Parts: sequence; C-alpha cells; structure tokens
Amino acid sequence: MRSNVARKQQEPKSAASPTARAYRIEEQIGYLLRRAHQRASAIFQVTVGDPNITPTQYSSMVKLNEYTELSQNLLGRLVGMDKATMQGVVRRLKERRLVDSRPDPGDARRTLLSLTTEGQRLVNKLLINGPAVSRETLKPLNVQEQRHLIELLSKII
Amino acid sequence: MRSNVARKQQEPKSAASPTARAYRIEEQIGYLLRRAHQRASAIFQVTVGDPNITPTQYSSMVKLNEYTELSQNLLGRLVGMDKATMQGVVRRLKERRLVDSRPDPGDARRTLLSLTTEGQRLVNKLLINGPAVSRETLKPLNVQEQRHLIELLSKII
DNA sequence: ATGGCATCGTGCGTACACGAACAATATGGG
DNA sequence: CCCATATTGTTCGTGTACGCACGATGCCAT
Repeated sequence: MRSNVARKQQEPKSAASPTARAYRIEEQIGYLLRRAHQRASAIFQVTVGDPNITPTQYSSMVKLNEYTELSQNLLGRLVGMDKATMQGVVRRLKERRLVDSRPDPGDARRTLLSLTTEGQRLVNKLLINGPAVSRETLKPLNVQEQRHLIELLSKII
Repeated sequence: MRSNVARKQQEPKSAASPTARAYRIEEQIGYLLRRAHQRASAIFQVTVGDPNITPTQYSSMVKLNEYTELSQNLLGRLVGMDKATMQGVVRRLKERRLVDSRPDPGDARRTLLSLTTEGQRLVNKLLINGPAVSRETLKPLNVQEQRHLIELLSKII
C-alpha cells in the first residue's frame, strides 16, 4: 500500500498576487472531467462483469438492443461518437461476432447494424450490472448530490 | 445547418416494467462524464490559443511551470496520468523543444523534467486563456451551479 | 434531368489511456 | 552486507477520440 500523495520534493513557485484568484489546474472543469472520466472507466471495467467490453462498446450495444437496427452514423449520434471512432468500435464488435451488419436496402450509402444472438445475450447480462457501475462511481456522494451531479452534467453537454 | 437530433427511423423497444426505473444510458454517470469530457476538450482546443497543445500537454506544462523540475513519475501523479501515458506526452513535448530532461544526480532511475525557455514562454501565453476555457465550458450553468459542479467532481475523484 | 450540396462509410495520422512485462536502480530489514 | 521488495522509466498491444480527405450515393432546386 503506497501513499497516493506525491512526496514533497520541492515547493511550488507561489506566483500568487494578493488580489487575483490563483489558477489551479486541479480546480479547472476540463481537468476534473478528465480525472472523473478516468475513474468511471476504471470502475466500469471491474464492475460490469466482462473485462473485454469497454464503456463505448457497452453503450453501443445497449442502444442497438433498444432499437434493433440502426445505421452506423445514426448509432454514433445516439451515443455521442464521431463516425471515425464509431468505425473502430463497430469493427471490433463485428470481429467478436457481437454485432452484424447488412446493407440498407433503401439507401446504398448506409450499413444497418444489429446485435447477433450472442450480442443480445451478452448485453442483457451486462445490463444487470449497469446500475452497480453507476452506484459505485457515485458512491462518494449522497443521493441528493448524485442527482444534482447528473443534472449539472446533462446541462453542459 | 443540420439538426443535431437523430432522425426518427424506428421506435425504441420500450421494455419498461411499471415498477422498475428505466435504465437509460444517457442518465448514467459514466456516459455523461465521457460526453462532458469530449465537449471540454473541444472547447479547450479552440479556446486555449494554440491548436497543437492538448489538454494533457497543457496541464503537464502548467505543473512544470509551478515546480520548475520534476521527475516523470511524480509529474504523472500530480496531473493524474499513468506512467505509460506520461511517456508519450513527455516525448512529444521534448520533440517540440518545450521540455528538457536531465538524469537525476541523486537517483539514477529518475529523469528530471523542466520547461525550456520556449516552453515557459508558451505556457505563460496559454495561461492567459486558461480561465476563458473553463468559463466557456461552464457557460450553460449559473455561478452557483458552476461552483457546485466543481465541488461534486472533486469529491468523486 | 442534372448539377450542386449533403450524407455515409472508410482510411490515415496523431494523441490520450492503461495493463503487462521488463531492466536498471534504490532501499530497508535481517 | 545482502537479498527481497519497491520504484522508475521503457516498450508493446489494444482501444478510444477526432480532424481531414476521399469516393460513392442521395436529394433537391432550377
């Protein structure tokens, strides 16, 4: 068990003027979001029940489970992924036979995606642990704070 | 100008039972953190003033500016990056002559990192825009909500 | 009907993110 | 002093994430 705190090697140069509020990277929203997202991903990985499924793969499969069949671009919009990113996610899911695709008969530009039987089985298993992932991630907060955080994050997206 | 909302192609299969609360991926903390982080990164990129500097490179340089000289591992702990990730970040900063390194005279395992003059000049320029990045990211919230979000995120890290 | 513009999926390049394995070095307890 | 254990930094593999450019296709207004 090692300390999570950095050994103090050196003092920071305090460039604080008396009036200006200090700019601390640890208090900036972007920094906090990066760290919080890291922690959430780590909790997902150990809690969801299958170490080979990533958060983005999971959300893609959950959406395909809801809609049955979706084009790749539309799926990307629904789960907030760039089409280039979506490409890689879908490729890996197809390689594992969790997702299948067929050309859209009504639009030759599109590929329709759907879960395989295997993919359905897996996502329904993972969905059981879904709430536990969120619960564990939000554990440091009380119920009211949890609701508030969800609400605030929804607002800034 | 195209709509950001997906065209409705198909209804989701409503699998809602009357009692159980629906599991919506859009309300899960991990999903929201991923989306919020995406947005924050995009705002950083267009607001910080140098499109070639990433958020992680920025936070590394800010920390090096505070401490003058740090080992790679310690810097990684201070900014919340894995040592393998840190490796790549530092390599790119060194390639651009923004960061310099020397062996630690007191510990042959360590490499001491510091900003070059060029790196100092750049980070001090970027620090001017730092507050604007955070301000823009938090724009959808009022001041009280902004403070609250920062506080809640700090708690779950 | 056709020409301009948007959309869809792909490929490439760059950058985080991290687990795992590794070699070199440091440290502390017996 | 010496050995078990820990730390530091590197490399490899896999997976997001996205900008850009491309070709194929669809759509719409003239």
